[in-house]
Amino acid sequence: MQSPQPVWRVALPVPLARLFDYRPPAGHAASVADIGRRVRVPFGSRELVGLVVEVLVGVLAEGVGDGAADSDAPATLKPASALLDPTPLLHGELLDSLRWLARYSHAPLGEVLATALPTLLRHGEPLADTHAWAWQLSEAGRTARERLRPGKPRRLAELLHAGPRDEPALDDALDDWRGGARALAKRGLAERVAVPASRVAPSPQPGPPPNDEQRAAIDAVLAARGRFAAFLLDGVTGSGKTEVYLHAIADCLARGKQALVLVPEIGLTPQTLARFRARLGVPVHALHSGLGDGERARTWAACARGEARVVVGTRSAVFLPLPDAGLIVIDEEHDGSFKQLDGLRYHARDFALVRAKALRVPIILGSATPSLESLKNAQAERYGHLRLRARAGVAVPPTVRVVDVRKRPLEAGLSPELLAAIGAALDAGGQVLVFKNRRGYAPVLLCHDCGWSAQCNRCSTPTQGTPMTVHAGGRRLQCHHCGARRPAPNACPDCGGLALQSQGAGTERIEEALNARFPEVPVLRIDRGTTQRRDALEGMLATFGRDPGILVGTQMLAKGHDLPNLTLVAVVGIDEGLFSADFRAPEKLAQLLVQVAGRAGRADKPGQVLLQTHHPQHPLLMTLLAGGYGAFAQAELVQREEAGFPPFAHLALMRAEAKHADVANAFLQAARAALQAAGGELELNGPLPAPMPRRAGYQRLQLLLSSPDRRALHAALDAALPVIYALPEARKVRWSLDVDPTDLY
DNA sequence: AGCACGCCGACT
DNA sequence: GTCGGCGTGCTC
Repeated sequence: MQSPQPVWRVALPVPLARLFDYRPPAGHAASVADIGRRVRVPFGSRELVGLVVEVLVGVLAEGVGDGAADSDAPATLKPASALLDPTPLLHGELLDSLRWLARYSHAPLGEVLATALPTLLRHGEPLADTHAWAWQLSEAGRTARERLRPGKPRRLAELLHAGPRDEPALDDALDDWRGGARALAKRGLAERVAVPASRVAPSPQPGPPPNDEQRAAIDAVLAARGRFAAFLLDGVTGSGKTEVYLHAIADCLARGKQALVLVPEIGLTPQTLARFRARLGVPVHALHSGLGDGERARTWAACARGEARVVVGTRSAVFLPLPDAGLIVIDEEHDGSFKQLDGLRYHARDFALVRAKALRVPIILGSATPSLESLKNAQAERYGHLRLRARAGVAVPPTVRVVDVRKRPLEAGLSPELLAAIGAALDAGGQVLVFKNRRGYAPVLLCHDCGWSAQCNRCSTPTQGTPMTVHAGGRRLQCHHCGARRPAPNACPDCGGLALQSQGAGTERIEEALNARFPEVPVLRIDRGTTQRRDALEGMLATFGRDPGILVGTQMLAKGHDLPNLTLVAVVGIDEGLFSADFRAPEKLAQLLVQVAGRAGRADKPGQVLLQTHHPQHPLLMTLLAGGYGAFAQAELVQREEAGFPPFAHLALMRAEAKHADVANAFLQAARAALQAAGGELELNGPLPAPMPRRAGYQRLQLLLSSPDRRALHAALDAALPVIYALPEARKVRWSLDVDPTDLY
């Protein structure tokens, strides 16, 4: 053997549970300093971008050690085509944490890395420039300013007349200024100029003085500076959790550290950002799904360079590099949108905890309705339990009343009592929120003559086809599972009768009924159908104003958005949630009810909440009403322990789908055998048809793994997965593994 | 996952 | 006679 032949071990974005070895390009002196740098490599007939995660140096030439056996002979290895990064893109804590995530989720490292990196970096683009952009008037612009017609361009020109403004400042100063900027630029009146990213000293604005509970919470977090500590900030709606975040972040900034704030998809509003910017006095970066690839890549780069001091982002922001981390905040930690449901099924809250530990920084988990997982951790004193019981300001908690609708005539699902209460609230000058967790016009289209009902021909449940939901005031049918649409028939396809009826009520139908009943006030419907566009919700709520009116909506209205004049919240259609088969359904329903109720009666107006149900005696409602969320959570924790569900057991769900059920079944049977052979304290359930066994034309089955011992679960997966990957059945199905699934359905 | 290679139907 | 259907097999 001659000189040592180094080998790059590369993680590639392919669903193969292994790494691939390459020779470094000729002339490159490979070393461990290559770890974390991206490389372009030939892979089959194509080229891929991957990350060097190991470097084998010298071992091969010596011919000793395990390393030699791990790699093919260097001579047969293909050379990598290019090294893309001058210095490691991923290193230190983030790379370590991502390796941990790959092990924990049992996903190939290459897939984890591909999920963690923004698209442009994944495709091999260089780390983006991060200079800031500012706008200034040109020479011509300064003279032409006064002749401009009133409008957005004119207002922008007036603003810029005082001097150049950077784009975040414009965001805060002027709504929708970009259109005006484009117009000015086209006429050569204004120009966009690059300004170097500067680390400005924060100029924080004081907020309201914290009350005693807030002070205590802030002090607890500050006392944990510079080390890992987790805090559950358990505070009712309106108790001022954000104030605690802001104080902790301000302290973090004053020490020259970065802060990361994770919020649910719905929680990232322009108002939130403006409040953070104003109070903290530094640029606040936002990261959410509405951003373009370029913007995401720039935010990533700004974080990696330590320029971004505060980032507020949704789930994927948990993957941002934080070289100067000082604090992590998870707002609304119970929220389901922190769990990714496809691809790499990670939980941003749980991964954030791992990162906080590795970064040695405190982490705050805030919620008015904490997840049972976090409550259990707080009770076990793994988390500090910080409580905010007082509502800030003079607001009093809303009164909650259950409306028994058994045997009552319903109009679009609304009882006479409910309609009367709505009328009374409107007469008193208040606003009303009608909450219904089902969008569309009606859940079912039924033939009154023969019993035919409209069903999706691509999806089905165990008993029958999935009903298609009636939309567009009865003119269209839509499947909420696969998205299929077709026009609603005029006559029954089975018997030809004309007695087709829309059964049940969705938000659309409720909106229609309320419009007819209360024509004198505006009725505004808020659901995924009306707020497709980003920020549409903000605009709609702004036009709604403070005058009497009715909001009809789904989940989307449960949180965020201050509605100060809301005096009545009416919740209808919760009965499905009371009897759902999913073990997490009670928790989700309780959280939803508490969050929705929290919308009512902020500021100085007392609020009222009406829960309309056919099951007024249901234990969930009784416990929730008598003892609040805390009492519900205690009772539910007991139930979970008895039933052997999380947080007392650890789950993993293996799903498989194929055109034919027996193919998926054969795969899961083989997987089950492999897991059983791995031994350990492991309970296996299935293969069973998934609760929606046929979706978009595919037959779906699942295998549930459960163990009281997390390590036993992971050991079994570690032992069985190589076998499962290699199963001949594996290539005939689409399969996935979800460690810690949030819902089994 | 891609992508190629590889053997059987309806088309210029 | 070819274009193309998607079954199986591989990717350092």
